[in-house]
Amino acid sequence: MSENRVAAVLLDRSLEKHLDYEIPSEMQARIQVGSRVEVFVRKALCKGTVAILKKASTFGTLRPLHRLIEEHGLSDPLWQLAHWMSRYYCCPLQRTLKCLTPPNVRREVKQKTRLTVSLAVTREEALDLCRKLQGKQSAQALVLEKLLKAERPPCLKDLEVSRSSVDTLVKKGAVRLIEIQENGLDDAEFFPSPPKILNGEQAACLTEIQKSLDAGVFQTHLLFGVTGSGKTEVYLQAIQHALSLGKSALLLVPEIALTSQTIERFRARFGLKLAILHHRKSLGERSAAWESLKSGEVKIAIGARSALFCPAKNLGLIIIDEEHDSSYKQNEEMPTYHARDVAVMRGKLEKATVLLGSATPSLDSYANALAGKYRLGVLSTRATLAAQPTMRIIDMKQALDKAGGFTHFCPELLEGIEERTAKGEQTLLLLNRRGYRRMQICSECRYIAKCPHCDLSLTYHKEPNLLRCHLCDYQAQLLRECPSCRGHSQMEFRGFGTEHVERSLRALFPHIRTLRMDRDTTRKKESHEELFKQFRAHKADVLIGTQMIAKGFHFPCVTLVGILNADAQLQIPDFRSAESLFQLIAQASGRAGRSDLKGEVILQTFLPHHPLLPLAASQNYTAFYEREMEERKQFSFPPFSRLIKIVFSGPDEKETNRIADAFRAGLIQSAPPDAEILPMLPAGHPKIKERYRFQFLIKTKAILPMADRLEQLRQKGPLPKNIHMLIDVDPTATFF
DNA sequence: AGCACGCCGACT
DNA sequence: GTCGGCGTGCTC
Repeated sequence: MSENRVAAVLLDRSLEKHLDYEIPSEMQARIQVGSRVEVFVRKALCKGTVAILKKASTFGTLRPLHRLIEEHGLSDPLWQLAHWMSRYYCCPLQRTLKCLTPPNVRREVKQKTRLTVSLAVTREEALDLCRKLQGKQSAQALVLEKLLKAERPPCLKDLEVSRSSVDTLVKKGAVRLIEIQENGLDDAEFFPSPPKILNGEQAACLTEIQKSLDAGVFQTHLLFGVTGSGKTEVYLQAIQHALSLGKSALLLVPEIALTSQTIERFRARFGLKLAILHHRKSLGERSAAWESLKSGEVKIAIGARSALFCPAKNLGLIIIDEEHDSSYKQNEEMPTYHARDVAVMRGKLEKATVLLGSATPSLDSYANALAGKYRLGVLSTRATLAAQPTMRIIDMKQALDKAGGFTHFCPELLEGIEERTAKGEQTLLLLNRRGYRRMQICSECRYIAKCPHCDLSLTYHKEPNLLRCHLCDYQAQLLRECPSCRGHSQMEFRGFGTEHVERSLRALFPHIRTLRMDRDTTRKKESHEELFKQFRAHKADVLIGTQMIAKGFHFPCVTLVGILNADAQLQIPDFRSAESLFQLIAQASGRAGRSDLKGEVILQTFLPHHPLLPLAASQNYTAFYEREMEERKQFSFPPFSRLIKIVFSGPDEKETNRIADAFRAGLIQSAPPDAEILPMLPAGHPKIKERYRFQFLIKTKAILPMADRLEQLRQKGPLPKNIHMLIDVDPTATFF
């Protein structure tokens, strides 16, 4: 067999084409597709991934590969996954690869090391020296003292002395500095928890999962379990089973749920054998975790969306917790992948078992389960025996009439809050808008204070007393008079946010302690977890926040949840808005009354007769599913069709629109006959950061043929430099 | 993405 | 005559 002398390399820079390089004979045997290499591009060195091996190049003289960084850069299944994603999500392979090769891999960061200090002499000699140093060189004496006391060599940092005194001792030959590689796994304390006894339903689900793990064939399971039904215990035992077969397991959780509380549960079962793939961690820690999975040293990985691409060795099980969660979808950047769907594909390529879990499965997944594509497992009873909370739908129009003016809270809710607080129980209040007031508007001419860079009204934030744009963070002073009609009229406020709710509640009940949680109060790294901890520790009676407080966390003392504007979701013109409202209410009900305390959910709405509300309130998933599927079928929305959203953006409105129209026209020419190309519209946010946005939807039977057409069209006519096109396959939001 | 190349205007 | 602005195009 003649050898491949040429490697086509995809660079880590934004160059979509691959470049050919000659393979030096000493690398010949080791280079393969997926290998990581370093090459010269003009004068500079650049890293990249080998995409193709071939005998010859059409290019003239080739430069040799400079260095082989890693023979097995991407495993075969991951390499195939990249190809599939590239095709399905219409994203150049080079860009897709970037997504699979995170910065910790691309940058070859030095693994974090820890310097530990240990004695280089016997204890007696050390003690002797210590006495001699006492007095004049007391810092050195202190170091020796601490070392003599320590059970094992402490970290340099933990000694809390200046580095120089340790250095002097090193020179004297009294102590040694030893570099220890940090493995990226926290060595936090944990309290072991043995496997729990499963109830009948849990055991039945686990048996099915174990069967597919044993068989070692690809199979997807949908675990439909109401909140509190013990899905996590099934995950834990499924992982245990995978480990017992020598396979590794990967657990994805929604971004917001990746907290120490979640991690502790897994650590309590599996000890320190976990790789936590956290975006917040340093590159060094992340690459250590990555390496430990690749070598097979660690067999369990936990992380958010991007952890899906971790190089777990001999992957047997992929779990997607809360599979309906929107944080699994990458929206703003290509590839616009959905981690749940890519997980299913990865499972197929790895011959692994995929487990999707949710209390409110996405319609798509449930439909797949009913169609037999996924195996359905149901957990219908709350393992904790807590009763389903009662739900009340309150007509806010009536409540406002009764109150004789504006209020955030219906009387039932106010009464509820007071009562719970008196009993030492807690309340959650949800409102999906942050800030104090939504906009400033002229009472006379209706002029609205808008962001100069975006097409959006400015939100008034009381905290720094500023107007702020929620799209680009532009800030401005409050308007004292209308700039349009010159002070003849007053500026008024419209709409309310979480800040206002908190103030109103404090005004009504000065004795009730409140906490607020939204993007504004969780700007800092750990503030998120910090606030949750405070609320759990009962430092407040009421937690006010946006969606984020409904997800994931459980607070044992919460017995009342108020959704202040339950129909807010329904006002967004999106085919998925009913689904997300149903999910929100389910999540909220899951927060209420988990232990032995009975919970209550109050839904405030201006649309009390909306047919969806009673369905959501009774948490009748099946009825909701059937109703919603009927609607989707009628308008041919997913899962009865597939969607692709194409968004164009550029600095000039007319030019962007023109280019977008031209692309759409070209697509109509060449689209498969079953595809329906919907009209061009300004995007839900028509202008963001000085860029105008236009979009249209494609409805099609199957993604791949359409994706292939799009790719051809894109290669035919490149867009002007300043106009961007984003292809969003299976968009979760069609309006924004 | 970088980086060279080139074309134009402003200044020593 | 030369420095530097940035728009354009190429990298094996």
